[in-house]
Amino acid sequence: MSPARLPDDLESTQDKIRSVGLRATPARLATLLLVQQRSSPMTHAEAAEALAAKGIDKATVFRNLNDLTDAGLLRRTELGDHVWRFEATDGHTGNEDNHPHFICVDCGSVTCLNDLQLTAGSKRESDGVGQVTEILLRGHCNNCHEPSC
Amino acid sequence: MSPARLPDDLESTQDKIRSVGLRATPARLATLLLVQQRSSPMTHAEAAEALAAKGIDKATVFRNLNDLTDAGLLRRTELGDHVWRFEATDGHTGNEDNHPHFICVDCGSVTCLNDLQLTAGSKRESDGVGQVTEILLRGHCNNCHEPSC
DNA sequence: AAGTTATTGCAACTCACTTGCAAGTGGGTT
DNA sequence: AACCCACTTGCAAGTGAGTTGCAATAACTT
Repeated sequence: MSPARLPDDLESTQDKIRSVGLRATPARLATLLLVQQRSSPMTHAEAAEALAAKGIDKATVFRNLNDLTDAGLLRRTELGDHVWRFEATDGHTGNEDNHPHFICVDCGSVTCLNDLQLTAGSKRESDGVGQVTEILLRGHCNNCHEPSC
Repeated sequence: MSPARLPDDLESTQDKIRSVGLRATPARLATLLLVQQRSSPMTHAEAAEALAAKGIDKATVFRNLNDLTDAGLLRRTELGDHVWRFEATDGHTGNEDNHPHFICVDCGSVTCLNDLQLTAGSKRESDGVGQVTEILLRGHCNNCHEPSC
């Protein structure tokens, strides 16, 4: 009856997991719910730490993150600091498709930039060198950037 | 007089190292020469293996690669496979004149995109999260991209 | 040539995962 | 409702890339 469109809804999340051929175990469910609730990609370590409170082993978290990625429910990205980050591929974390990210070189925080685009001329220039699959901005986030410096 | 533009010339390479305030040791010289001779970025491991034949320790190679990067003679890039790759920077550091780069995740080649810009709205969005210091595009360059795929 | 200080080699270490394996469990089947 | 078994999990040990501490060594300065 209820369409249950909320992507972080418990039942719909269970369904998502099962729909890709995986078992909806508590560990898996908690992992996917956690990532879905985040507005920006989270690292292995962050997820493992958060889920350790529920008694879930870090190896399990890592395996589930990878399984869910392979199944297409998560996307794994590398923002240049040698740490994998995971974000839900559908739902309210952002666009369905790949979107640009901003990573703060000071604190490592990541922000999704859903509406960011290149100018038409820039698109043409980038198309000239190849097919762009990912856009990444690096800099100092507002929390880390000191105006006095 | 002589422009000495050959980037892999031994003496000019020594000079380059000294000009950035580092000592031109055999290990450092061999490391920079090696990377300069390569047409595509090489990994820590590749450099360490190649230089092990000269009796240079891998920790030394890693340190020199990082020192040369910090000094601006090399550029360090991340293709998405959790391995740093190093490439000679024909002079420009990439940090000082911060123009965008396109990096091919297949071959590792880096292209400078001098005229690339964000739309006004996108600039506003990115300014909202912080001060952008670097723009990086990743994708498949025209040499690596297979149209048939 | 001597002195100072950067650099090196070695080994041990960290960090970010990954893997082997025995015990446990989800969920289709009976 | 119970059963079964392949999928999962927890634990611990392993891997691979890169880093660090430290004593010995060697570049460059004077």
